[in-house]
Amino acid sequence: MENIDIARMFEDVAALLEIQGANPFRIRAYQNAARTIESHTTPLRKLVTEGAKLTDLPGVGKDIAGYITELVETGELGLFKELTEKVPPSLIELTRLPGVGAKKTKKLWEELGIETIDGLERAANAGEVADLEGFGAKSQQKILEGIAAHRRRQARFRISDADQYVEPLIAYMKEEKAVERIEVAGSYRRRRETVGDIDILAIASEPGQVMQRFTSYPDVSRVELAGDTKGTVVLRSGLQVDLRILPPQSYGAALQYFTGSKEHNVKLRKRAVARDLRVSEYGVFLTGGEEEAAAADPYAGEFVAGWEEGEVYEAVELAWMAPELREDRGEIEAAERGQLPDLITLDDIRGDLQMHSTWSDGKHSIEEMLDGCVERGYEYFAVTDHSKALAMTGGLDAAKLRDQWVEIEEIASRRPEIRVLRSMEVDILADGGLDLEDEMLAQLDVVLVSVHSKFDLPATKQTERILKAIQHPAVHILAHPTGRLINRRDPMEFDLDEVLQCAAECDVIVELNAHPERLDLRDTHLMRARELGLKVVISTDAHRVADLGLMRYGVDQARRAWLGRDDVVNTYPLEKLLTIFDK
DNA sequence: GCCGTTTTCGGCCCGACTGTTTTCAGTCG
Repeated sequence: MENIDIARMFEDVAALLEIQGANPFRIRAYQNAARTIESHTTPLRKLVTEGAKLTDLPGVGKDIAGYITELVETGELGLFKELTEKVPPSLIELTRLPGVGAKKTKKLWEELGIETIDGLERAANAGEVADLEGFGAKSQQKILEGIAAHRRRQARFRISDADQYVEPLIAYMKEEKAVERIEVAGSYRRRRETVGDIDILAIASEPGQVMQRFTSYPDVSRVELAGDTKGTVVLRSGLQVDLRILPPQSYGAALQYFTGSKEHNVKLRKRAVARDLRVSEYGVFLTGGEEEAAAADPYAGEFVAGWEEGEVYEAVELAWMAPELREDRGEIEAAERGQLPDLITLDDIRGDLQMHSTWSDGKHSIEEMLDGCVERGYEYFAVTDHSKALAMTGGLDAAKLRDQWVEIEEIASRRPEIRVLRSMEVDILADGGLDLEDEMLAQLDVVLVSVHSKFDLPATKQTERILKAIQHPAVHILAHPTGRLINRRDPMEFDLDEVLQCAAECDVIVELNAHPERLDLRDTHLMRARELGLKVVISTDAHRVADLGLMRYGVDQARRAWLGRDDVVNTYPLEKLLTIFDK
């Protein structure tokens, strides 16, 4: 029972309560708890075993703490069973269809006996939905479209894929003269590893022209809505894009508002309320306790701030903070204490410690990779071709590795402007052994180990396997520790926390693999690693020169994990780096 | 259901758009 499973269970409980028309604040309590749990860095099952006080977690009180314990100890939740005796659990999925919430789900179920998406589709096709009070022909059509979209919906878009859609769209929008400023907000600006949709914010004196331009974008497959200030389109790729248009004095407030996260904003607004302020996308206003006025006029009250984002934070007595931090993981409290982290930036990176060459499955030679690293201003890089167990990649055995060292020696003698580190991405074998002789390992400047096979071992075996590997005295770095591929392969089942603790004891560095398909470790894992005092290396795992540019995705992820320069070893100058590898 | 530099009770963030509405509910972010 991982944190994510516990969080899902509470989300489902919230959905079931909502369908039953329970107290909205009770519903929110479960949603809040789910959120806390999902992003908590320590596995709750450990806290339960250790008898820690779960009620110390924000949003977790006596009841929910009890439910967590029950879930961890029995794997089940009595409350969920009780709820599903009254409401079929398949209705939860219905509430997740666009345009269908709890109320409509309830109505569909009670009036038409609909319990599943298939059942809803049949009823809609038969025209039964349109006859229901509160529904109509358009709702029915929307539901059918929603079902179709739900079926073909791919998972969320990887951030690197979103980049490919967003950059040309923004360039296109900027050609419209009425656009005074334009910015992408939302999870894209927070640089999450995946995004569900894209939130764009534009400042314009002539909103109509801007909306017109937006909905006419050639890559738009359909326009979902197009009002005066708010529009939604779906691109051919299926990526949804929202546009909000606001006046100039609201630019900062709107950027703050639409960057989110939602949870961060909720907390910010509570702070505002405590100061008799109202924060909305239009600005920060002095309320004077007249809430009704605001409902009629979003500009009611004295305008205090809004032109720039920093003003909004200033109005609630906080320092501006990087979007990557805005997940309500303690950043507001840190800002309160004046202790916001000094985040790593791309400019801090001095080298790249995982890449492949034509010696194994890379597309470019060592020297071509060297040129790419020099171009990026690096001081050093490691050549980390695969070991022999990965036959399909042309992995190297001891003899070939020696040959490679000869080539490295020769290149290094001609190219003193950068240090080439002798390395290898050594496979962790099924029994936890390493795929290279000790005598060879000892001669490498830096040793990476990683799992590339038998991802489906039972969790305890998998954990033992990795623990054994990182306890080998020659090992410096555990590469892509969980093995996940975003949207393609789940992380391996093993006890990551135990591995991290062991790595801390053995002075093993954990990798943040910057490849946007991996981003492994993920942000919450990295936060945990930092708590344990571990060092991190951000590496691109480049297989061609262009891949060296993926470093930015790793840095984004590191920033989301609150990492600073000191936490990341490839920000260190060469000398300092080498002392770490000399263990 | 959670929470507390006013509080153990009474609050809990704010606004836009759509569709089916004759004045607003539901949904979404």
